[in-house]
Amino acid sequence: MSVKYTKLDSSLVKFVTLDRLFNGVEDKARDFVLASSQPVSIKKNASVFEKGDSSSAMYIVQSGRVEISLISQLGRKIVLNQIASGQCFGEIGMLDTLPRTASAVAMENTMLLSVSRKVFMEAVQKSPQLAVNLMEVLCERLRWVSDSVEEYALHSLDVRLARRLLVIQTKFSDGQGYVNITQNDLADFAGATRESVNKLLMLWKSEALIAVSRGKILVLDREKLALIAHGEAAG
Amino acid sequence: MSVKYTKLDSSLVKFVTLDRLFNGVEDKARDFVLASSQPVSIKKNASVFEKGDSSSAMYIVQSGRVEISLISQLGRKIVLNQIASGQCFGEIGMLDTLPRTASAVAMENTMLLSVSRKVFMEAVQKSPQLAVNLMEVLCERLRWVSDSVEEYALHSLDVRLARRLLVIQTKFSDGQGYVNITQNDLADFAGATRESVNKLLMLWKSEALIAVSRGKILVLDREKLALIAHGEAAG
DNA sequence: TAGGCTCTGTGACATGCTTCACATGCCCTA
DNA sequence: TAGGGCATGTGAAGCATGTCACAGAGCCTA
Repeated sequence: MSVKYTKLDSSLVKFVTLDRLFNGVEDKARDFVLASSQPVSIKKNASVFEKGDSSSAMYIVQSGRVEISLISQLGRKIVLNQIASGQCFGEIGMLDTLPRTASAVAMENTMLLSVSRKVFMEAVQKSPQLAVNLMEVLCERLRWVSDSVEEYALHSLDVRLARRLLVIQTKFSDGQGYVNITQNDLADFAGATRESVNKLLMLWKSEALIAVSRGKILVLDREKLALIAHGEAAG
Repeated sequence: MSVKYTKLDSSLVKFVTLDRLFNGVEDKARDFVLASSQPVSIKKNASVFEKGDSSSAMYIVQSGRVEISLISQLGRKIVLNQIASGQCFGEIGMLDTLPRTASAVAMENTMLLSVSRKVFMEAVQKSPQLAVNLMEVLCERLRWVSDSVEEYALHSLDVRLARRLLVIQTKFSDGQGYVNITQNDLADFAGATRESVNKLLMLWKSEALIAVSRGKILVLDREKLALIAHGEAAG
């Protein structure tokens, strides 16, 4: 509910990376969606939508980064996912029009393309392949979330943290392999407190698996970290 | 891989409850799917598929009950979902043909209808609405699994257990409201040990929220249980 | 360059759940 | 109808994390 939408020059639409969604889809359906959708600008730390909001659109990230998270009554937050440029989010609400299952916040100044339910459904009638493609996105999402359940229910913090470090390095590291993230945000992502995360990071630093500096982490030994991530860590 | 399929008289197909999947779908597409899919019989405690198996079909439950679960290296099991008659499962593997994300085991003697990827995709070309309907199923699944993440990451055992009791009573109770489930299975469903679950059940029994007997649980006070389930429990 | 912020490092203590160990009770079937 | 095997009930002890309380360190900007 705290969104400030800003209309932008629609020429920006051309930058959108939609390969996956429009793979094998007839041009007329693709053009219809692009022509009927609206560019949206979100400032860093601004909310796109919040859990419980009513929903009728999905978003495609043109540039920037969006965090999908849940917050408990007591203010504890866990980050479900981080959406990189070229990916979409909010499909669930668009498809079933039920309240949002999670909140979305821009982690940087971000450009989105908003695709409404109405537009999407019309496009599906023009090209069923579009529905098949979105189903594949939903499947990927389901696999990711199922993995999260497994991690939270069956694995301890060292496994979760190792996995998160590997994921965010793959997805968001800069040229030198550094990941820009505070230990606080990393803790939210791994579903733990900053203190617990810090103690594990110090342990791994002492074993030369990672390097740590203010707001940054560098993975030095992906292999050993992957062993921990698979739950096969020795002492 | 431990499946024993048994071909059955295809007249059984008529009993399948497929309202949701075929809602608004042209008859020709519906008939095509039903005529091209195979009835399958699974004995109690037999596996339909296991996590990691290759996959190319989804299943619709005609009668019986199927448990979807994850098992850790150390043998700890958590139950993700229980599929009742009329519902489907295994759609993810059918759609993306990647390895199964979880295992499926029949909890009773169960009749399934197996719908292959090939058949489904052909039917979608005949009727795009079929894809839209399956997307709604996927959305429901995603909402369920997202809720699970929230529960495991943010809520303690009393909340999870209360929610599970309410769900299984709604979905599977007999005429008198009793749910047939052992405390062991309930523990797997709530993601905890039998001992922890037993201690909570004894507490709630002493407060007259539930009644307990061997292999059965009866919910006496849904309202108070719902309060606990919402995390608003007082001492 | 001083002051105030956020981020980091770390110990003491609390706690929720698991693990282990064992007793009891119900059901089935030999 | 006796005996074996599940299912249930319960306490003691252990352990992973959370909670709390601070101290120091980098960064920004007045």
